Amino acid sequence: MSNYDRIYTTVRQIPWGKVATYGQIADFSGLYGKARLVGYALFRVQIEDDIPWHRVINAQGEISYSLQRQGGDYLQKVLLEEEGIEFNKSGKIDLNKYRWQPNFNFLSSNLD
DNA sequence: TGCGTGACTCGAA
DNA sequence: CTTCGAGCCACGC
Repeated sequence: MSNYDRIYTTVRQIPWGKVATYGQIADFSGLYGKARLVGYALFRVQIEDDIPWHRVINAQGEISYSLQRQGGDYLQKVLLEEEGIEFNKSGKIDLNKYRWQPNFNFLSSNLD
């Protein structure tokens, strides 16, 4: 199983209405300290891949904007708002309120 | 085979 | 608050 496969598997566990940071995904995928890989992996995700990529945001509680995303970053904000997630004046999400907390069963099976 | 290119994070100054 | 360095994968040409 490649690192990217592990990342995708973890991202698919994020429930509706919750978000996770790149660092969290890396940690839960057995890739501690490699948050950057998560960004690299999500860059390659396609709509038909059935991966809730929009639920992954950066550690500051913001969407990572980039010219390379061709508007996909804006779509991310729309999708999150459709799940009831709120953005404050600075465009930030309250991680204390929306951060995903994976359960023990998932972690132990995913980090085997 | 080598090189360029990407959705990151954290601590230190 | 801002900037900087280090960490260091996968893919296409």
